Amino acid sequence: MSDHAQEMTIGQLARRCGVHVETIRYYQRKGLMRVPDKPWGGIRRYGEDDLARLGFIRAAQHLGFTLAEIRELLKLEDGTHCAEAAAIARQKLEEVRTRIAQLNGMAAALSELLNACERGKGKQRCPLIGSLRTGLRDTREPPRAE
Amino acid sequence: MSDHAQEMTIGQLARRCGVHVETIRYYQRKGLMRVPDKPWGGIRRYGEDDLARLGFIRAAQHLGFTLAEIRELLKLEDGTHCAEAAAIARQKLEEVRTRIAQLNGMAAALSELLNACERGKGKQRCPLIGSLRTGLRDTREPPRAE
DNA sequence: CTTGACTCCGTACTGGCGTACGGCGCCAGA
DNA sequence: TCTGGCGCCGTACGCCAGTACGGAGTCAAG
Repeated sequence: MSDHAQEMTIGQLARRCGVHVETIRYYQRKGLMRVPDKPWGGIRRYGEDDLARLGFIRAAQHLGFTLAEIRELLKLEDGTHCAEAAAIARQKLEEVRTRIAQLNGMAAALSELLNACERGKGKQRCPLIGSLRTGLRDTREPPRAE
Repeated sequence: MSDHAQEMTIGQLARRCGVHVETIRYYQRKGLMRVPDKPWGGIRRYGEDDLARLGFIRAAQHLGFTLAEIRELLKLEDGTHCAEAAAIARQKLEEVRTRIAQLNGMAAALSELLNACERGKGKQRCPLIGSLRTGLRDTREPPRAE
């Protein structure tokens, strides 16, 4: 099982991780993956540790970390710096929550405008467009000074 | 108040909208803002309609629309195409909700991992790092075959 | 008249995450 | 031996929404 540990080419590594070759090279340029030296003639070989590292990177990306942050997390890979890792994760959680709040605001405004469009169907003036024109100030009560 | 309607320079327009001059030029290049012709010698003048258009763009941005989408919305600016505008908004709302769901997943995973780090404080192995290494499969129960 | 602020216009750069391209080397199978 | 497919390496390009820069023109005040 571990006999062919150092037997992978970059293409095989890529295929096993569902990643493009160029992506691995990009991670190498960014300092996230090591560049193994070429032992027997011209072609670099990759092992299970590289596979694991790639998995680490992909998993961290699913949590929303940027590659720069993942590089920091990888420095703590031995698992003995839990506080540092947790600090990075706490900051990321803050960012994610901030973004969620922003998006919730957008979704609320959009659905309210869509409701107004639904209610006023058939009228000549679109409430959505109208609200954009007046700068989103008045979503539900168009200021008809009458 | 409306005497100096055509009296604004691009810098004044920018200041009144809280936008950089270069941003307006960028919108012009993208076809979102018109480029007025220069009447009396070399300097283009902008009016209240340009101000309104800029406000429309900023308001739409707050709703999460991209500039390409805003260009489409601006084509419906007369307010007589409510169905088309609503269709664009519905799609955007879908996108926003999808993104919110993604981010909620991230936030949930992150806070769970942070809880695990808190619980296991003092231990030598960081659960956050450990989960990344094993590919995020096991968040709460490290598989100690004991 | 000069100075300083502003405008005009084109071009290049930012950040985040890759993708694409092109010329070369190397190696295995037919 | 030849050929096709990878691997190697550097560079450029893609998106998006701007930002920065630089030289030239113009305009108003001092």
